[in-house]
Amino acid sequence: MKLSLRGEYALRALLVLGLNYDRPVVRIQTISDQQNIPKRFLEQILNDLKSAGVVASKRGVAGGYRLARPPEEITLATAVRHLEGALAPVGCVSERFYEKCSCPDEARCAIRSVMKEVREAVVKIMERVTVAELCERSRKLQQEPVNPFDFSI
Amino acid sequence: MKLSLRGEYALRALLVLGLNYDRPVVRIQTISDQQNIPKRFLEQILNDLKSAGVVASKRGVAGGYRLARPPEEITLATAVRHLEGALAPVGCVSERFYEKCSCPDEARCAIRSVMKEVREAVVKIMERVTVAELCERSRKLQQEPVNPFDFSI
DNA sequence: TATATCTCTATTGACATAATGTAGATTAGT
DNA sequence: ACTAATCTACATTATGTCAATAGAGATATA
Repeated sequence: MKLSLRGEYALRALLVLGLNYDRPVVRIQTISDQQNIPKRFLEQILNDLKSAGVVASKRGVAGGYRLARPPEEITLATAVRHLEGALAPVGCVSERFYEKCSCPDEARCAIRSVMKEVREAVVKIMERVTVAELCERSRKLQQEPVNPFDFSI
Repeated sequence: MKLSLRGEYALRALLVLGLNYDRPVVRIQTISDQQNIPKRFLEQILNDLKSAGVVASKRGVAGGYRLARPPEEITLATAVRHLEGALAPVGCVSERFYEKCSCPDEARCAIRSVMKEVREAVVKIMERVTVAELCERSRKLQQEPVNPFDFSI
């Protein structure tokens, strides 16, 4: 049920690009440093996001990456789906990446009906939250003091 | 964001065991046949579930598996957690399988705050749904005609 | 005792993930 | 034009997990 590191890095990169949406571009090196992401790996990920139309790049000395669209228009669902496929916990409840199940009667499968609920719950959040929303949250969290209950988990 | 085949098989096996809770045991072969699960692989999975205290086994000629506890007391969350660990999409929001994140400030991470919501949503469903609930749904679905909208996805 | 079953450990192959290596293309500023 | 900083592209490797298979062994019933 986990997001891959690839997906996690992508979201962190998008957050940085969102927070710097006023600037022309942000360098890979900068994102890599800020977020502790291996630079070469990040290159690949940003390239993926580029072919997905989520970010755009500028080459050369003053080059770097920027969001290809306004932060309000980029949902987490879009990014994750392009990077790792389905948000659904099993293929047989995915709308965009449907895969047939090996179970005897998919249409009347009780597990499938539960997994549909899980899918809905996840998609609801991931499609609602945009990079802009992420940036807002980030700014708020920076201002507020650290929640002491968050330390020991 | 996917459940492994292992986890999926486990749930399907638990459903079969739940539907046959009145019988002393169900053979691996029977489950394997009904659900199209490779038998040897299923053995391992049931063994895992046994060490998790979810199922019990009886050896010998009239042997097989049964639920170790009433179906009402076995949640999907329990089974999945024993088989594949965290339900959370990232380690840093998992309560039982917490892992430190590489991000600069975990306590004020905006992505983490979203992932917490996702985790909550998933856990809420998986902890509420028991094997008994699964069986009820299965029986209802067997009675009802197949929903035509379910065919093409 | 025979046989059908579960038990356990080990191993394999396939695949994805995560990362690294190397060379090349582009662009701003000089 | 030159140079340096950057992105681009493709190849390669390392690692790990997943899914499955193999084979010997233990157990209980008839």
